[in-house]
Amino acid sequence: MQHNLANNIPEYLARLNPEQAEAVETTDGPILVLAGAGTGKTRVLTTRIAHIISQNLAYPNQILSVTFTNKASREMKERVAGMLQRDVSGMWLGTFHSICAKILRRHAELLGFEQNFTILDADDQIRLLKKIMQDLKIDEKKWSPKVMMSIIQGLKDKGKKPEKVDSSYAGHIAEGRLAEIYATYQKRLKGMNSMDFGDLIMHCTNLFEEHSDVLALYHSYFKYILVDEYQDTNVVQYLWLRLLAQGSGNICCVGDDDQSIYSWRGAEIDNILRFEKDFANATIIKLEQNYRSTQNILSAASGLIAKNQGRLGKTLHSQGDKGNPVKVKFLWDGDEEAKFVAQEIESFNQIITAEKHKLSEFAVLVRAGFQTRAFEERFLTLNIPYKVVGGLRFYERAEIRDACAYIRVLMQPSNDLALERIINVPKRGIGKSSIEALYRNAREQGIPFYDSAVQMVQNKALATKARNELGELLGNFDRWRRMLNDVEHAEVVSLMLNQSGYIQMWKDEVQKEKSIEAQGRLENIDELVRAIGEFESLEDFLEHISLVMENEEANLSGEMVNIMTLHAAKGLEFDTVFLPGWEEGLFPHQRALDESGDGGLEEERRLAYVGITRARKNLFISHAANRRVYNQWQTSIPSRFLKDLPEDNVENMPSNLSIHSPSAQNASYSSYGTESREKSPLSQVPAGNGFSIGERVFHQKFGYGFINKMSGDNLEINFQHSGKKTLKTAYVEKV
DNA sequence: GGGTCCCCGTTTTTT
DNA sequence: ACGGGGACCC
Repeated sequence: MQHNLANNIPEYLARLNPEQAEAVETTDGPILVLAGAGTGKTRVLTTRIAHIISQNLAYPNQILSVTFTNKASREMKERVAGMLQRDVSGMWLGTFHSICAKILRRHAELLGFEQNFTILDADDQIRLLKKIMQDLKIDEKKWSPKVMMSIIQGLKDKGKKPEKVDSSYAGHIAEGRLAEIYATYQKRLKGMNSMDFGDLIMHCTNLFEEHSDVLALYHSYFKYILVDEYQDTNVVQYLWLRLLAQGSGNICCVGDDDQSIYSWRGAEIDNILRFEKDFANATIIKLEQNYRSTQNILSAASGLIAKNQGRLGKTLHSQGDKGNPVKVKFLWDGDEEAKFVAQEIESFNQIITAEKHKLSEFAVLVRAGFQTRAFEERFLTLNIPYKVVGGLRFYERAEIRDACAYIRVLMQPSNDLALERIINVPKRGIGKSSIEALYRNAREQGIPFYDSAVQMVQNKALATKARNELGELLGNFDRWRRMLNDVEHAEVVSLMLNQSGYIQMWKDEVQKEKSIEAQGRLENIDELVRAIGEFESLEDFLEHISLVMENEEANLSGEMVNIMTLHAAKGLEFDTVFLPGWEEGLFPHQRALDESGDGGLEEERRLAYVGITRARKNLFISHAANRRVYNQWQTSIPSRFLKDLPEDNVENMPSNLSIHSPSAQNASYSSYGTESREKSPLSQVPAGNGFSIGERVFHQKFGYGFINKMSGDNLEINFQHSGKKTLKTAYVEKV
């Protein structure tokens, strides 16, 4: 970018505000940058890296830069490379997990692992733990493997190895056998040469603690350490960072205590609150100049978050207009709420014509996943393109996990879980009893599941059908493995999935008319094979999917309204944001209150703060009087967070729920509570009555339109998306 | 090994 | 209400 690196005031610094510049130029010692929403956090981080490199303070490979998500690290890499116009691939830039994995592979033998250890995903973890609990005869009803797994995960997040599990804490869990279960789980993982995600950080921290020479090596590597989203770090990540920072002492953490919303998965807000105590002589810099939102939106956010006790405290300033007030709307129920949001989106593009409002600049941010349904239905009826961001990720889909399991068995035959997953997929007549026998044999001989299978086929120790089928499968795997020597690896995968009968299994599903999903699954598999072709080798590919694989198809970005959870929205911004469901019990969520008390309430409030600060120009907050929860109607009261919003920045929109004259469709809703209600308000409009030419109306299928002609109870309507139709008045509602 | 019935859980989610 | 998973039976 700048042409003269020797220049004392490089161009990139001139483009920062004083606080940002200070955060970039304070290169030495511990520094905490408290970066409020929209204050240019990423710009500071990337500029800081560029500064360090361009001032020759360090080579790229002497910088460690840690993020939480692959997306964040990818973006940072791109931006730094763009700023410097030079190769920065030598930088240690990645997620906590990928960097720990990289370090662990170099020193695996010191911890009793092999260099090519595999990384278990959440599903495999639970399956393994479940098996262990069965072996140990733990009552699965009382102590579900899922719950036990999250307890173990919690211990790992704190850096606690099994031998450090405090018996006073563990005493009441699983009949006092938590430490035993945990220890067995760790032993089994090591036996499989596997680690789970929590292990990556914990083992790496242990490596540093137990091998001072290794730690010294990394001290000599890392002159500068940068950490993004510091408020999201957990205890073991903090310990890991502290060990590394003992080297140069140059650690820069960027974060926002007000956006800490992940305590439930181990994030420790205390890390950021305590920074000054943890790192002596720390510099603290607050970034409070917001470049994103209008003053009304910022004031609303500031007023709300000020109600929290546990915070470092900062106030965002806008340099822009006051903007529109935050609009609050009260509605009858969730469907009405969806209707309201859709209507607002449509009117933005119809009534206001001066400015083009891109659909991708609208976002609906919900507290819980089930809320998306009402919006999807409404957008579908109105033909408003939308996408639900962050649904099932690509690699979590059954067919992708199956295909990956095949590849794992091919490459890592000792991966017991992978073989177990696909041994009878498609159905080969190798059922529960055969699998149990194979496991028993494996355990007795102390050999992997795969070797046990080879042995039992040879010994003719299984039922004939199972033996023949298993023999064929194992023979096939041998053949596919040999094929790798002279056939392109993606091609081998394709052949394997075909010859194993896996592809045929889904094709059969397509035939059976269960096809809607099956066809998609086949397409996903094609996509996977294509993606595999882009990797150097299958080893590379497996490492990638363990650590990084994301939903590639999310790239098909078009002009669509975004629907997502508040959590998924962190870090994003939109012109217009809708925050529905601000009702007690839903937001703040009852479970957060029940499980975490005041702390839980404060985290919910931070979540509200995150939601509000996503909006650049327009913010709509809504709440409904009635909501269906587990298919039961509940009346709800407005969220306490609404009262936290400063009155001056808020406008209450007129509500047709006022005391008198409920609108036509609300009339039939007069009975509250549990009674089943009309699915749609179709029949609630009096026939042949009350319509007039030019009136805007709504139809369940065709959406919004205007009345062209009327005769009797027939209406000719010009629909916005579906053209002219003639319909009976009974099927049309007023809007 | 596969079909059927019952019971549980149903906030947020990255790696 | 509803889906997934386990128990139970053939």
